[in-house]
Amino acid sequence: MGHHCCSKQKVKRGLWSPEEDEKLIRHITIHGHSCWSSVPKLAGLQRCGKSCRLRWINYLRPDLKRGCFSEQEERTIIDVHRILGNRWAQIAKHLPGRTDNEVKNFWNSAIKKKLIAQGFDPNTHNLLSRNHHQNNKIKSSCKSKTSNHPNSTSVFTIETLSSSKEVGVISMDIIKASLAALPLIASTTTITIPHSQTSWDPLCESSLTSTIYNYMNPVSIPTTTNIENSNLATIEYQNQSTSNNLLSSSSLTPSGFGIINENCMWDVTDFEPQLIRSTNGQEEVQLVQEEGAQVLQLQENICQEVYKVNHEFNNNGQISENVTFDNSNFDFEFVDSALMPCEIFANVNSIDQLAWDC
DNA sequence: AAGCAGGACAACCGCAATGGA
DNA sequence: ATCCATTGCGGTTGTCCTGCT
Repeated sequence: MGHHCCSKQKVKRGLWSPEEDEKLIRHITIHGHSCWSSVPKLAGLQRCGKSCRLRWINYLRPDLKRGCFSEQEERTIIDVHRILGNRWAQIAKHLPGRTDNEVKNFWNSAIKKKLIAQGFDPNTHNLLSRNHHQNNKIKSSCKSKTSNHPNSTSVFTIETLSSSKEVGVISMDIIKASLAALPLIASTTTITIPHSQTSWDPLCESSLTSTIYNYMNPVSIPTTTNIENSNLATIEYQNQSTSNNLLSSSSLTPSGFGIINENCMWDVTDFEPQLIRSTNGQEEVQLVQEEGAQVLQLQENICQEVYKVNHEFNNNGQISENVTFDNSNFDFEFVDSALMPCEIFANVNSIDQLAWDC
């Protein structure tokens, strides 16, 4: 029995012989493959069109990169898989010369096992368990979490128009490594958000939640948010154990893009924000830790960044001048696809809108 | 040397999407 | 609007190779 598409034909199955390869290459080189179903007949092959197509795409195409995956490619696969899941064709688009089949096989045979060995669930990229990662080898690799941006190989890079320098990088490797080494956060903390803060302040509770999640950090508790001017918001984080020492801060443009401090990592637990009361013109939000909750998704955070871009865009009618998409490595298709399953941004239509409406 | 297990990778299968009639 | 051929994709299976007993 052949495929449903070629059940009437006598088709050969199984591995391709060098002669068959040669026939297919010769045919496609001369005539192309405008219609795969007619290729076998024209090329003199006892195969179905589907099989010819697969053989060409996965093996015979001249632009294929053969050989082992590089470390960079591996990191890219992990980064993109973290966002897109098993969308192999999409992942392969980020790896020139690699096919979806090749990426899929590499994932199943190598990366999956490596992630499990490091204590990560290969499907969700979450830590399998706190005990697991604390007792695992990943512990030693955590030393590398202090490595700075130049060494990062993340697929997420953003450039500014003025400096044309990379200013924003999210590295999943660093996030994962850092998560493994982070201590438990206190069960409750608060974040105050002034009423007057309107340039990037979310308009509704769900957006408020997004903001809080965005800057949640198990080591550095966000204690205050300041709007220094219309173009820059600063969020300060305070160490839970040494409450007087300011650990870090992240600067963000109202668009949401900016330097993402690598000390600022997301917690491995969920926090349920509750709007407590209004006092002295301030909203006080209490974050309550949920027992056994799941790790926050990077996807969600990216969506939140995108939301802020969109939000700012909608408010001002144009995108912030110090952010350019034309000069950036920012992959709109990629983020757009990441955005799709995220339901928390009622106001976000598509990243395409952000790119082309201006 | 033979048998077996596991890994790597090529190929297949079935379903969904797409586009033309 | 519907049907059908074709293409694209992801999951699964089959085959070959290698290392171990």
